[in-house]
Amino acid sequence: MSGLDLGLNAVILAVTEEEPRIITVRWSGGRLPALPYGPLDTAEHRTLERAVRGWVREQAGMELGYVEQLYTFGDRCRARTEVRSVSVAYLALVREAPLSGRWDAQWEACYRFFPWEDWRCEGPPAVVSERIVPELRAWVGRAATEGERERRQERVEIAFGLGDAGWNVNRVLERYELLYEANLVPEAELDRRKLLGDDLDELDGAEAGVFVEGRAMALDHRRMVATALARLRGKLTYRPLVFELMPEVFTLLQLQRVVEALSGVKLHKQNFRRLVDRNGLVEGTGMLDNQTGGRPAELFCFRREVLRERPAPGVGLPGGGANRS
Amino acid sequence: MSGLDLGLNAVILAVTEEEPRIITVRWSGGRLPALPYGPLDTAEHRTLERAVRGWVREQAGMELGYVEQLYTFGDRCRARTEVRSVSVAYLALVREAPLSGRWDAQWEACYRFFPWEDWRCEGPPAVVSERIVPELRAWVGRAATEGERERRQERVEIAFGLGDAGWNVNRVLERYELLYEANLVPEAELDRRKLLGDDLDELDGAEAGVFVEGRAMALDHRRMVATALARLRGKLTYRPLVFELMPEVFTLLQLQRVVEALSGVKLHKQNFRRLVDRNGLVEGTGMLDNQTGGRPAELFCFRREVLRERPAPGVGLPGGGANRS
DNA sequence: AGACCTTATACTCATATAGAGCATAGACCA
DNA sequence: TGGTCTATGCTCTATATGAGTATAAGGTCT
Repeated sequence: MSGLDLGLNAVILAVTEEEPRIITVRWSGGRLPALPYGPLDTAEHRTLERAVRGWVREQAGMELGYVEQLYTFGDRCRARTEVRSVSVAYLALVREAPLSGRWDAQWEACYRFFPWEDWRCEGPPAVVSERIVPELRAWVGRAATEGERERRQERVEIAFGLGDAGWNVNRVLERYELLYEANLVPEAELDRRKLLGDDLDELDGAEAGVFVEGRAMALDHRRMVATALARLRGKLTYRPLVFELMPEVFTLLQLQRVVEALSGVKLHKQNFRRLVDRNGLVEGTGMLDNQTGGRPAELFCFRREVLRERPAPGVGLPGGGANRS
Repeated sequence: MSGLDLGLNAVILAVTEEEPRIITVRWSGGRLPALPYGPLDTAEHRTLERAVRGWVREQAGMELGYVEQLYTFGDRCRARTEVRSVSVAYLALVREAPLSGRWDAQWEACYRFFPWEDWRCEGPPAVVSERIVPELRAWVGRAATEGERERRQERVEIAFGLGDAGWNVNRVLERYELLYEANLVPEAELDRRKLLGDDLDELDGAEAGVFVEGRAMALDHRRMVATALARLRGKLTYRPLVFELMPEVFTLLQLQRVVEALSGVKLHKQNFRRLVDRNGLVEGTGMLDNQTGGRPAELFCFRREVLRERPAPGVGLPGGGANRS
């Protein structure tokens, strides 16, 4: 072994003002936003999850609610030195709170990093149809062999929904990885040259390739966020995860807006209510919210018993759950 | 840091004679069957997945097909020394082949480790209704506080389908973890005492608690297999994973038997054929198999184009996909 | 007050899908 | 020739989904 470094990253996510946001920190090694990072304190923490909760508590004074392990990243290219760097990424869902503590941290809207994932304004975002699809088609065309061309073509069609299947909200990671392989995100070039974010300006030359819209992050952190978003969108339909992001009580429209924010697509209001109602996900509190701008809406809360009643309680996305990760 | 050891484990799975089987090895540290283990060779392998493929190739002369990362296990209790032991577990799907190479390895039927997961013989297996449920109810009763009792009760009902939701084939991991916490599997006791499998006999006394049927594995390897089975069952419904386990051509009944073997439940034959047919998962080859014992069956093969056509092509389980992980 | 905006909520209808079962087809065997 | 097997086609019903219409209940503006 030429050395190994094992750490933990956290994608801490909240939804405020109808936008999914994550906590980013300024990373010592570069200008690019990064994910919070902490060590695995082998002596202190009994489990990896406790380690994450521990250093988030210490560094940010923040108590995490729902936490789940996402994936372990250990590609050699993620390291900038000879030491092999392996990181276990975690997803945490919280209700947004002001950031304090010793962190130089801030909340940033998820879709600044993934503008192509936000389809809430009817139809494909411009970046998909005008930039990504043409660039990827060109990349398909650049394949060296016929077989490789075929494989690239299939991947592009599946990931960006060009076939009959249409846009699948859950394929966040596949889309990012495709852009990475096609050299359409700066991280691809930085990795290849073992550069840090500070050197990003150097890349603006023509030889470095063109990059599609969407902010880069340090190392493979954008891949981690893509993994998180994919997991979250996938689980939304069969686990009552949304409620981790909601206040105690909420109106059905508020709930819908959060689901839309996460999945990146608009939902049919009446059907959404029918679904959460019929599945017994929520129960009315009798209280009314008259800050809605129209007829006052009833305030609901999560109905915990649904867990025993239904095998897979979730909020359902268009595609009728066919939108699987 | 008091020392860290990072390794890779593989759950290598095949289905033969209608039984899911995994490769187990004799582990130096004890009598208990273990999962194949290999190091992350930091110098040689570019990615963790390549490392797994690499040492499986070297040690077993076996080329892995489908490989995916499962989970990273790093609980302190998994280590038997002061060194923190972290392992990234991978799932690999193969068509069973005779084992060669330097391994003292063998194929073992999955359900020997998880007898409660095999519901193919109509209704709950005896071990569930006669052993597990009563023991877990007792464990619920032993809770120290009312709140804890409530939580335990809810978990048991959800995991073993005692509520309205019924048996959910995907909750393999939750079930194993419950048995572990309730001290109904030997691993719980071994971990607590930092013992190896060789010391298992010592535990047969009354004080160690009773253990339900199902063979133990070394360290947390049974937990890894549970994770693998849960992931596999979950993905079956929305990814054409089964075909990784099938020969080039197969009859629809063969396909159904493999799905049943993996999910642990019987399927309705006509509906199963309708599903794979209507979803375009397979296409007929025109060839016939007349070894079926009745009318000859057409031989089918996987229809790759389905990936472009459908957002989530899979084989569907009872519960209509409500059987989500 | 009444027109008109907003959002909330109740229904309707067509279509797709899932669960269950019936019926016929085509092989082999006694 | 009849029995037994598996394969395969078809029906019927309950439920879920996608999309739209209609009504209710607040506010604001004139």
